Amino acid sequence: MRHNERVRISAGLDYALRAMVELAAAIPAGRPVKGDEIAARQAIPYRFLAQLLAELRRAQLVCSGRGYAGGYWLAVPAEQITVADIARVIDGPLTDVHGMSPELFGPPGVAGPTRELWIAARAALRSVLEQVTIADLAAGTLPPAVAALLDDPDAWTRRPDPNPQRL
Amino acid sequence: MRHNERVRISAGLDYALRAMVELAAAIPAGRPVKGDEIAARQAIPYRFLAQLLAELRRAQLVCSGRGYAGGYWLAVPAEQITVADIARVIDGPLTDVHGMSPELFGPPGVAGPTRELWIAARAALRSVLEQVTIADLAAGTLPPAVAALLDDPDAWTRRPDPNPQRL
DNA sequence: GATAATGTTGATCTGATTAGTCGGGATTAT
DNA sequence: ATAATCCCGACTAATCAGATCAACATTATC
Repeated sequence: MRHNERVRISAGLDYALRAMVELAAAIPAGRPVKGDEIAARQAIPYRFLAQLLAELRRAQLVCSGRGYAGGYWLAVPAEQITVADIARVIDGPLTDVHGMSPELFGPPGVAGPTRELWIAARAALRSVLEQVTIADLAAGTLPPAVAALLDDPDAWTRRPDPNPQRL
Repeated sequence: MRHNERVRISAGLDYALRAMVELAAAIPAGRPVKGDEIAARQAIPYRFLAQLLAELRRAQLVCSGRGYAGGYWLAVPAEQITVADIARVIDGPLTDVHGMSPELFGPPGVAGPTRELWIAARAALRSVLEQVTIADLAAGTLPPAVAALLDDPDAWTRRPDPNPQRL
């Protein structure tokens, strides 16, 4: 039972999000940016990135053009694309409890309220990921409600690992 | 790129948490509860559960006794054990970004602010998992700040899957 | 029209992780 | 003694994450 973190940002989501921020920040706005260029600027393996961008295209978040003047650009204004949108395309639903959607999860007996717990956890995560847009990220300014979470210095500290096996 | 959810509650964490709630709800309080009994009441594979409880014991969250009158009981009052405590023992740190702790994560160039995003996401999740104790769950009443998240009916609805591959 | 730059698709690969299972040993109340 | 219980480490099967590759389709420019 090692190393199975809860908020797990996969390499795919990390790459896809950073690529989208590159597109949102392209100058002039809306210019097609080559996969190559994104990969180089963000240090992402090119082939892997191309796969991710293809998924984003099928989900209508980006457009692409082939050939000499090809590249990728946003299909929708950057203000309308949230981190949650990208996460759901790349990795599926934000939350699952042991392979199930939390609503469908019915823990027996006295453990019943764990269901509400996971729904609350999902709501908390949504309150960040559905509020932050790639326009916010490209501009470097998070929405006030999200930025407020960062005011507490405690948010920036790591917790110790309580598991003696992993020390 | 299928099915790699963000808030991913592993079977192990689900089982471990439900087992802890059983211990918190044991009557009379503090009585040793047999692994067998927990497994039956919560429909958990016994051998797997025993593994999880052994990890919780090594992390000093439960105690155990062998033999005829053996079983498991909480090492600490239920009000002092949070969901985050259990999650960290079973699955490690709450958050990782692509194999890294968010503080150590340094996305290049214009994607820099994605780092603050993930720290905010972690803070949001902590605000739930570090506040809810197994005493809360056993009693069926979540702390006010967490329960407030459940007031919005939107928290209870599932979002559609935007990925046409997975439909 | 040839060419070179680009995106598209599907297949494949490797190592890790998940969710278990199993056997045998140690401990303890009756 | 003995039966009930926990303890420990090894084992496994299926899946997944994270790429990588070859071959093909499209397009702007010369």
